[in-house]
Amino acid sequence: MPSYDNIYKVVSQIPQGKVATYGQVAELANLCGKPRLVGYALYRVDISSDIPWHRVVNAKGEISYSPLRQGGDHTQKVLLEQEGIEFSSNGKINLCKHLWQPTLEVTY
DNA sequence: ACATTGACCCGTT
DNA sequence: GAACGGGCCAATG
Repeated sequence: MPSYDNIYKVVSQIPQGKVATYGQVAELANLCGKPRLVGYALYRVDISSDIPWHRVVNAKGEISYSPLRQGGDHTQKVLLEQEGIEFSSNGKINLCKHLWQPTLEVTY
């Protein structure tokens, strides 16, 4: 059971214009309580894959920036804005509006 | 095989 | 409300 594969699937299932938290993805990926694996998976997979990693944010609804990430700074923010996601004054996402509500299907 | 790290989350101080 | 520490698993050197 490749756990990482689940993460990829879950993230890929995130609809456009919505965002999911690491904890959310972790639960859907069968990694409840282990959000680190999610972050690690995305760290290893990075944008080279077809995974909308930019739709995955931390529990605070903020984007996880990284100095090692695609050499950009607000790249993820721009992508999310293009998806129709609005940001708060503090650069956070309106989780109440854009938080992805996972359906019952998890496509294993 | 051991030690270190990594895009996190939660509880307590 | 902010800061600190603990915990989990996997990949890398």
